[in-house]
This record gives sequence, C-alpha cells and structure tokens, in this order.
Amino acid sequence: MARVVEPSGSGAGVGARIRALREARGLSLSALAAQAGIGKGSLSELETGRRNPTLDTLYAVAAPLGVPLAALLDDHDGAVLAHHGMVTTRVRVVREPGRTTEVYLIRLAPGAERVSPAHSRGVEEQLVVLGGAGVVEYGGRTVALGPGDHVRFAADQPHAYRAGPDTELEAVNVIVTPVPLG
Amino acid sequence: MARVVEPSGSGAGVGARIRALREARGLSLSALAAQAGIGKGSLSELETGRRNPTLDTLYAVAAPLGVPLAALLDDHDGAVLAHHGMVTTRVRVVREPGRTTEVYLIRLAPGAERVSPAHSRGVEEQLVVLGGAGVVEYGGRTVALGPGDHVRFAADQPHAYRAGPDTELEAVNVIVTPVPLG
DNA sequence: CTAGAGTGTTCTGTAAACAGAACGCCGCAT
DNA sequence: ATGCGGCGTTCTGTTTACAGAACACTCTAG
Repeated sequence: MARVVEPSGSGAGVGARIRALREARGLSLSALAAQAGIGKGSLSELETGRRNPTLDTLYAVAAPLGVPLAALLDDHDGAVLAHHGMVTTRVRVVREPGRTTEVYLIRLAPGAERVSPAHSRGVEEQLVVLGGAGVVEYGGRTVALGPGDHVRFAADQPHAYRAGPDTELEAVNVIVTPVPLG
Repeated sequence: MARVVEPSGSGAGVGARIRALREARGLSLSALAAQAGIGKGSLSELETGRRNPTLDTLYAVAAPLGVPLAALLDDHDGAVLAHHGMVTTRVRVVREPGRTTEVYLIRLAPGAERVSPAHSRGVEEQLVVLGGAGVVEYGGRTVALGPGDHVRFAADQPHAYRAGPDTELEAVNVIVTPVPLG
C-alpha cells in the first residue's frame, strides 16, 4: 500500500489508547509485552505510533488489557469528547455531494449538559432518545425528553441537551450539514 | 430482489465477514480492492483467512464497505448482519427495566428490500434517513423517504423498507421493545 | 472456434512488522 | 562511588504482509 508514514495516523490513536490503558493498570511496557507474548520493542513502537500493527498483535495486546479489541479503535469506541459526565461516540459519517450526515451516540450523566454554539446555516439536528430523561433547548424553547422521544430542529442557533438531575440521558444524534465538512 | 432474514453463524472470522459484506453490496473483489486502494491479491488472501492484516489494511477495507472497523471484528458490539443487498450494523442495545432499545444502521442497495413480520405488541420503530431515498410501508401506508426524514410507527404489524430503484437507502433504525428481549 | 472483458487465485520482489538483543537511563541499594 | 535491577527505546536479522503481475477460469460476442 502506498501509504504515507504518518506518526499521527490511524494507528497513533490506537497506540495512545493502549498506552493509556496499560498505565491505568499500573503495568510496565515490558510486563504487558510479556503477558501479550509479543516483543517489547514491538509494543514500544506500537504505543508510540511508529508501527502499523497486524490483527494478531492487536488481539494479543487487547487480551491482557481485558478489553475487547473494538475498544482500542478510534472509529467506534474512541472519539470521547471528555466533558465531565459526557461521552459522545461518532458512529457514522456519510458524505454526499452537497450534504454531510453524522450520527452520534450521546450519553450524558445525571445533571450533565452538552452545550453547542450555533452551527453554520442550514444545519439540522435530530435526536432520538434511547433511555433516561432530560431536556433539549433550542431557539428559546425547552422540550422535555423521555425514552423514544424524537426532536428535530435547526442547529444554526445555540442549543443544549441536559440530562435530568437524577437520570442519565442516552440518545442518537443525527446532524445534517448542507455543505460538506472540511 | 434481496430479502432479509437472519445473520449467519457468528463463528466466521474477519475475512469471512468482509467477504459477506462485499457480496451483500454486490461488489466484486477487484472493485472493492480498487476502492480500498489495496492490491486485489491482498484482499483475496485476507478474505480467505490466509493473511494477518495490518490495521491500515483493515481501515482501508472497512471504509468503502461503509461499516466501522469494529464491526468487522470478532469481539464486537457492532455485530454485522449482511445479506444480499442489505447491511445492518447493530450499534447499540440499551436494556432497561421494562424496555429494550436497539439501534441499527441500515444500508440497502438500490432496489433492495427489508421485510419484517409483525413484532410483538407495543414495539415501536423509528427511522432517521441519512442518505439516499426509498419508502417505508406499514399498516397499509407507504411513506417516501429522503435524507433527513424521520418516521415513527408501531411495529406490531408487518412492515418493510425499500431503497429506490436507483439509489441506496441508509438510515438509523431505533427499535423500542416494551418487554426485554430474550 | 477465437477474442475480449470480467472474475478470483497464485506468484514475485520489496517494504516493513516481528522477536529478541543491545543499549542508555534512572533509582536504590551497598 | 560501583554495582544491580528495573524501565523504555533503538538496533538486527528473520519473517511476512504488501502491491502488482501473471495466471486460470467463466461468460458473452462475433
């Protein structure tokens, strides 16, 4: 493959995640390499994003860390927007001529809030609540949200989602942008 | 054209899953290799399990298939159900007392159809269309679907989604079941 | 019966992922 | 100070994933 050697490419995120998980468990690089049955040189370069690991290597490293391999990838489990109490997962991005559609899974801890500034003109958001309760605010309006509820609103104005004081809020968020994203 | 029932046994490896997805989309091996920017020999051996692919290769293949890489892995949450013309990715399942909510990403090839029998009483479905066009049929009604459209209907009656004759249909599908799934 | 354009496979040389050794660095003994 | 055991990085030779070519095969056209 004629792929450029990019220190911050797709593998870099994976490497950083591995290192974070390893250190969170108080494991040394050598210890994890031994447990995984791979060379510690391999693990070193993998963590620092200087390697493009094979599937076998990834499985070998994920196992002793006790996480499914999917948790190491940045396209499904990774894109954590670390605001206190909020986890956002970008599930899918569909790029079409004249329109880009993004799907997020939003999870707000009790009392947590996600505030968005106005997006560009023509942007539209939809929300389908999966569980929990909360409110969405847009255009000066406040709408209560419960499981199964659906809202749709223009996002070219400031808006916010807030979980209830004692309940989580989990929802699918679909954002349609008329001009393709940069 | 294509009709849908159930996934295959989950014992298939990454290669088998890629092949299933590719064939579900009606792509030839050569075509997918070209779209992914990898050699077709590589893809051939990858699909038949004779290779241990690198992360770059996996990303390259997952992209044109339109699934997150995690969906190709064995240890999923993001199991992929592929059948002729249709690809369904289970993105998330939320189990709560008295209710189970499932989120799917549905992708129908032009002309493909997904037919569902009546679910149990009280089941409700929602659909947010991400791209393409098609129709949804429920309760004798036929509703046209375009990007950004949202439908919500009782699923305790037979219903069907169909892509347009010349366009794909991609959508988020949320299913709320009042009694927890087995 | 070719000829051609498709398919998926197997082959070939190159680039790189791999295991493991060698290295430099730091803390803590004595 | 001089070890010594730990750490993570860099080096070295072997293995192998890779791109692309060559291949065998199946259609369809003429």
